[in-house]
Amino acid sequence: MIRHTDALSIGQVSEATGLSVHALRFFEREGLFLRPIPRSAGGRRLYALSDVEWLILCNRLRDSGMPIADLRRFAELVRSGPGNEPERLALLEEHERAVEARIAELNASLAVIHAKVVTYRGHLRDGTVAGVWAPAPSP
Amino acid sequence: MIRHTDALSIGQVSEATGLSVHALRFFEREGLFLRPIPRSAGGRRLYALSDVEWLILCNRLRDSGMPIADLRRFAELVRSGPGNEPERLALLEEHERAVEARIAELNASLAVIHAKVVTYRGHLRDGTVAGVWAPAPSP
DNA sequence: TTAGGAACTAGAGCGTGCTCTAGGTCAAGC
DNA sequence: GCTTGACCTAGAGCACGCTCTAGTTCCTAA
Repeated sequence: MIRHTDALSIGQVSEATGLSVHALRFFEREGLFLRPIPRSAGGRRLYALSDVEWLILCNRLRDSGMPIADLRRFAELVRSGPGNEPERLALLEEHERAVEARIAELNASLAVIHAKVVTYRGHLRDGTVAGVWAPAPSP
Repeated sequence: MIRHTDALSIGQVSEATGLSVHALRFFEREGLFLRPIPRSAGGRRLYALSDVEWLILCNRLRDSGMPIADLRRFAELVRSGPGNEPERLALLEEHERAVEARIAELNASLAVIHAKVVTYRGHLRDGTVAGVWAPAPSP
């Protein structure tokens, strides 16, 4: 249970985002946060809810295939303050196009795979072998 | 230009499939072919058109995220001849579901990304800053 | 015959993105 | 005080899927 003090431990953030504590420390080393994460007197990370929100967006971008390097670039842009919104937009638009292209590619592959599935189903229903792979003899 | 002798060199197969010659040798080491690729007197690989067709399917499966290990399993099933079609079908169906899930995930991410893009566009049109990330101060 | 490119093998290396280890420190409950 | 578990750093290690190297051989064409 996350209390409303706005200061979350790494374990709580791990729970909230699905990222491992290792990954969170790794992300920090890689400069993916929008600010230096403050520490408690004892040296422990104190995350805010805004950090979690950012991580959730990061997750979306990562899960959709954005490389760490681009994520870092985006974080740098946001960190350096207002004025570079066109660059941020360009980065997002480029990623958007990449994701759309990836979806199109997957749909094309899916069609091929589905055709194979249908062929196998037909073969199994009818007992025929048309269209399925058979082992080729080695000459 | 591929002549109709049915015996293709590794370079020709590389051209035809988009896989590098390194990748083709790697695939062979990994047992992804349906047969042992025969060799010329001088020890060079002699591919048939059916190998290329198989590679094109492999490409589809790989590109859509099937790991090499599953591809090898599928190749093993085909190699071991008729009788295991239900297993092949199961493997394909499982991959089909995985691809569908991946597409759904990407579509969800795309929606989030697109919302961000729209927000930034609005911001840039109007000169407002609502909804875009601003650098957070370190406490 | 000889040059040059294409192919051969075995094995090392690499980029990405974490994940884990070692060797501690910190903090809360008993 | 002491135990326990979460947390700390720095750095090594890993899984995947190729990619490249070194050193050699093959083959075609001039």
